[in-house]
Parts: sequence; structure tokens; C-alpha cells
Amino acid sequence: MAKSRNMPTMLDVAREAGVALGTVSKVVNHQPVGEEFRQKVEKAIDRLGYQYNSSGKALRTDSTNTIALIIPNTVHPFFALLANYITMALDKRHYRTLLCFTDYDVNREMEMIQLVRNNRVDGIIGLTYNPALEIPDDIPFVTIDRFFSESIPCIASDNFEGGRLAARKLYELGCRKMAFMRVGSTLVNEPAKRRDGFVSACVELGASFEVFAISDGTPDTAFDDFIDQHIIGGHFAFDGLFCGTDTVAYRSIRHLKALGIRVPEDVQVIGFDGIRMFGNQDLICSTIVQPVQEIAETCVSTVLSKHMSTLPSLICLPVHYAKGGTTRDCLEEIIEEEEKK
Amino acid sequence: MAKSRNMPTMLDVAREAGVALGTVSKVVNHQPVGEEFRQKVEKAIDRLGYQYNSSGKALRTDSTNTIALIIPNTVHPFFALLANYITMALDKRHYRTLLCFTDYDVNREMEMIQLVRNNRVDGIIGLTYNPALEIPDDIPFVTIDRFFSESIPCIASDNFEGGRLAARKLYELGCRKMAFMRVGSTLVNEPAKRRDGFVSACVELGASFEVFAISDGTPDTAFDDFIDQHIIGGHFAFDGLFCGTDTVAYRSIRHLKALGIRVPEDVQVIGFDGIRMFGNQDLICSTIVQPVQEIAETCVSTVLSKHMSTLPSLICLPVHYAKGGTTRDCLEEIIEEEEKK
DNA sequence: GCACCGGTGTGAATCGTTTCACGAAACAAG
DNA sequence: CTTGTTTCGTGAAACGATTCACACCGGTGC
Repeated sequence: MAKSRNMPTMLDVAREAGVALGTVSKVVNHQPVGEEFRQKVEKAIDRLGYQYNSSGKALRTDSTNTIALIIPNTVHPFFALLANYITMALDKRHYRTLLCFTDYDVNREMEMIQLVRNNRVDGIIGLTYNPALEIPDDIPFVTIDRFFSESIPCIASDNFEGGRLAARKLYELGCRKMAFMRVGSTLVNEPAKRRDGFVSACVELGASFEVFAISDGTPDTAFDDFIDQHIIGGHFAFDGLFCGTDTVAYRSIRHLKALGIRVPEDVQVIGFDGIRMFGNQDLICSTIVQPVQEIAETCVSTVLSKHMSTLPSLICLPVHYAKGGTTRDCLEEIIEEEEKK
Repeated sequence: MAKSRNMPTMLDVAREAGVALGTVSKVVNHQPVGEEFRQKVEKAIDRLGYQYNSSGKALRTDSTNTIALIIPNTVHPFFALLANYITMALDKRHYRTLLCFTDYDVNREMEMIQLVRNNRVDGIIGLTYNPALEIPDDIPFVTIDRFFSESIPCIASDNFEGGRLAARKLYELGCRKMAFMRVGSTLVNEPAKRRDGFVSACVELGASFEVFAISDGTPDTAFDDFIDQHIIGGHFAFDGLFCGTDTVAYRSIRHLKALGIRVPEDVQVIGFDGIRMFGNQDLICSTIVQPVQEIAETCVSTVLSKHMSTLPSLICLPVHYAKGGTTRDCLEEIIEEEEKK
């Protein structure tokens, strides 16, 4: 393909420099070589314009310095950020990212694993949805947000604690009638624990709560309908709403506002993820922030670790709450500031 | 690395099937082979669990079925969308994406080109910022938003027409005192034409206009300052604001609102890009929408085209206006709806 | 002077695929 | 039956790097 102009190889360099092939290899790979020889080789490399060819090394060593990242897409900001930090973390270690999209398609998840396997990637980081996905056991595999087995490391946020955090924060801000809404009722994965944490904290606090979940593929209007059904005499039946993701929170807030219900005055809303405008500006709502960068860093260090079997199989990373304008803590700030004047 | 368990090769398959190596290759590559032989080979592949190894092919053919995508990051939604659609377009053609980030760093742009060159990618799609970047001429290279030379295809939106469109739309909606704000005053690239188009249309229409540009690296507060300086007696000096990107529009709108200036009642704002919440939901502002998917598709078909030299060197794709709540056309809609009731 | 050793340059063998000249077989035309 | 033609299986020769047994050499210890 790009073989139009015959490129010089290590052997050409060796001849040009008057040294052996192995010596050139050592120079290129920064292995100990006498200063005199190093000079000769480097000069020859410059003269010939030699370009290292990774294909030869890949064949010989069966390692490509490449990690496959399998995610649904990079349309959703959470995936985009994940891809961003994972790629940066890999780059720091001189690894490359092979980007593969599944588009949430169970079959494509399988195909992609097959594909990158043929490409002899050195490892796979996968955020997948098929609970029965067959994970190859002869190649390092790390999953995000889904636990498969003891032998496959799973990296996730502390979803349970995130749920508890949301409930406690809403309670602290005065909410007593809570609701939880999320997508993906049928999936048993780590993010599902957001609900469990929320419920457990509500019970502890003695706050009433209701859980509403829709399955994947259900029209988004289901959330609107749920909200509509809980409008009683122009008022919303809940004063605290915890949403499984910021996306759900955003849509709910929009619908609530369209109904004339004020956020955060009438109902306070907390989302989950920590999505920001344009990836790095304002939060979209008050939310439980996932430590995306740490998740990425952990995925990378885990997948590259040579001793994978000795690693814990589920790593939960700490989340935190951040106020983003849909809870009363923002109002108070403004009030305090005004009082000072 | 993953060579722990010795994997069967085509030769092993050939022996198992009792055929020649070349025959196995033909079966694997879907070349014409007698039905009887095909069966034998396929059975042997199943029995041995043979896995195709791309490294061998890469070395032999010097082609990897991989295209490198060099962009600053995937934090900004525009880049994230670009990466998304390019990867999907490549996937459709059975090519893989090697994802490389420059973080806007001129040195990293060079390093990445060197890196993917060593990896023998079949082509490069690059969105870069160094005007003096050396583009290799022995590997298909397509750039986005920056024209280098006749021999290097550049794919971009019709930025000039986008600028005109914005001016005309603002004028049509009643604006007569316009302003244009953007980042990147020193760069001479395709997006800079947004200003040129805007200015040309303002002149044609006889609307007054002012241009404000800050260079990369200037604190974002520069826009706030510009706005502050044009507040006269509590009123904003302009009634129409066109921003070089949706990001600038977003920040400006936020600052204007903080000053008590209403959008779109007091000043109408149009951005550029067509960024949506969570990548695919509401627009952030009224905006000139870039056809990201077509840009991606064009990049891919161009970089994979074997006859690159016969292609036009600058391809401009059509943009369109979309209302997003920061122009009066949205208000009218609401008014009309209310009148109907 | 001899044995030993650490350091370092050498080059043949190897990784798994593609490719292509060759030959065998099958068939049509004369 | 011969000759020409087409189809298709065969297997040796690359592709460019890594690796490692080996050789060479200067230094050290006895």
C-alpha cells in the first residue's frame, strides 16, 4: 500500500553503518551499545531516513503496544470523556488506542472482540451490555461498570455510595418525599446499585421514596408520563428527585419546568455522572460525579498489569456530590451573597 | 505477550486439512476455491480454533487496514462527534481507527504523525493547529478545517456561507447592530472564514458590525470584559451577536444573563457548530450547524480513495441554520402556538 | 601465564501471512 | 488424439523486526 517507495530496513542501516543487524536493533531499542557504534548507526539512520516498522516487531513478538477500547460510541459525553482519559493514560505509557464502537449492539460487542483479537492487541478495555458476553481468557481484559467473574477485573464508581450520597444530600436540603428514576431496569450491572444505595439511605433516614425504572428502548417520554401522573393539583408529588444519570435528570428537569414546576424551589433534582457543558464547563445539574479520570487510569494500569490474577476483581472508585443549580444549596449561596451586600 | 498458548497458524490448518498453505489463505480471504477444499479448510479451522493474525499480513503487505485519527481530544463535543462518525464510517468499510490526541500541542502533532507512520497506518485524518506542520507525502493524508496545499485534501464546512447565513438570519430577525466574537485571531484557517462571511453579509445588508477576536490562550474572561465594555446605561450596545463557536456563544449568553440582559429579547445570539446536550439532544443555542457526519464520511472516503491526486484539494460541505432558543424565531413559535389555542 | 568473567558485536533463525510461478486437471475445438 | 485454454491447488520466497547462542576482547585474580 504505502510501499510505493521502498523504505530502508534495519538491515540497510546495518550495511550503511558497517555494523551487524543486531547492533542496529539495540540502538533503536535503547539497549547498551558502545558509544562509537551508536554514533555510526545513528548517522546511518539519518542518512537513509530510516523509519521503524512496527509490523515486523508485532509479528516477531506477538505484541502490538495497542489496547482496544470497546464502548458504545463517543456521542454521549461520558463515553467521550472515558475515551479521552483512557487514550491519554495509554499514551503516557507509550501504548496506542484502537477505538471500537458497539452502538449498544450485543452482536457487535462480540464481533469487536473477535476483530481486535485478530489484531493481536495487548489488552481490551470494554464497556459492554451483553450479560452473557464471552470474554477471552488468553488476553488481558478489563471491564467497566459490569462484573463478569472473579477472574475479570471490573472497574466502576462506587455506585452504591453514590446513591446513598444523593439521598442524604436531598434529605439534608429538606426533601422528605423522594423519587428515583432510571433507564435499564432489566440490567444487573454496577450502575444498578445507585438505586440500592438510594433506597437504603432513604430507609435509614425515614424518608418516603418511590422507584421508577424503564427498560432500554422504551421511549424517553416514559419519564414525562411518570412525572405527569404524579402531578396533583398542579403540584409535583415529590420534593426530591434522584436520577440514574444526568441525561435522565436533564430531561426530567425540562419537563418539570414546562409544567411550571420550579427547580430547585419546588423539587430538587440530583443526577449521576457529572457531565459538564462542552465537556469541561458548567455542570448540567446537581449530581454525583464519577471520577472519570481515575476510572480511566485504573483501567489502563490494570489492563497493562502483568499480574492480573492477583488483582481484586471489583474496584470501586469514590464519587462525590457537586452542586449544579438544581438543588437548594445553590440558592442559599446566592442568598448568603446577597445578605452580605 | 499473548503468546502464552501457541496459536495455530495457516500452516497448521493446511496440515490438519490436508491441503496447501495457499489454499487456506484463499479460503480465509474469500477467494475462489473449490467447494470440496473450502469445506475441508473450514472444518480444520473449527477443529483447531484458528485465529487470523493481522500482524503477518501487515508485515507482508505493508498495509494494516487502520487509519489514524489525530485530533486534540474528545473532551469537546465537536471532536467527540467527529471521532464517532469517522470511526463508524471506517468500521463500515472494515477499517480500524487508531486514536491519537495532540492536546492542541504543536510538538505532539508532529510526534503523533511520526508514531502512526511507524505503525504503518494506511492513512491519516488530522485536525491540527501547527500551520507549518510537515505532512508526509508518501501516505494518504486528509486534513479537517485547515488548508495546507493543493496536494493535501482539506475537508471543511462552508464556513464563509455559514457566516453569511448567521448575519442574514440576525438581520431578518430584526438585528441592526451586530457583533462577532471568536477565539483564535492569529490562526489563518478555514473556520476564520466565518468572520469573513459574516462581515460580507453585514456590509451587503447595511448593518453595522464590530469584530472582536482573542488569541488562543487568552483567559475566557476576555469575552466577559468585551461585553462589560459595551454595556451602556444597563443596555447592551448590540442587538445581534454571532459567535465563532457554540462554546463562545454559551459563555457570552451566560454572562449577558448575569448582567440582566435578556436573550433573545434584548440581544439575539447565534453560535457555530451545532453542539447538542449529551451529544444528541437539545441545541445549546441558535446556531449554524456543521454537517459532522458528512464531514466524517467525506474524510473517510477521501483518505481511502486510491486516486487522491485527482481529488479537489478543498471540499466545503453545506451548513444550515437551526434555532435553539437564543433568537426571536423561537419566541414567535411559542406566540403562534398560543394564538392558535 | 592461565582461567575466568562481564560486556558487547554478530548474524542466522524465526514470527504468520501473501503472492505468484508452476503444474495438474478438466474441457473445448479442430 | 492433439492442442489450446481455463481453473485452481501447491509451496517456496519474501516482508522487517527480535532474539540468542556464539565469538571476541580487555580486565582481574591467582
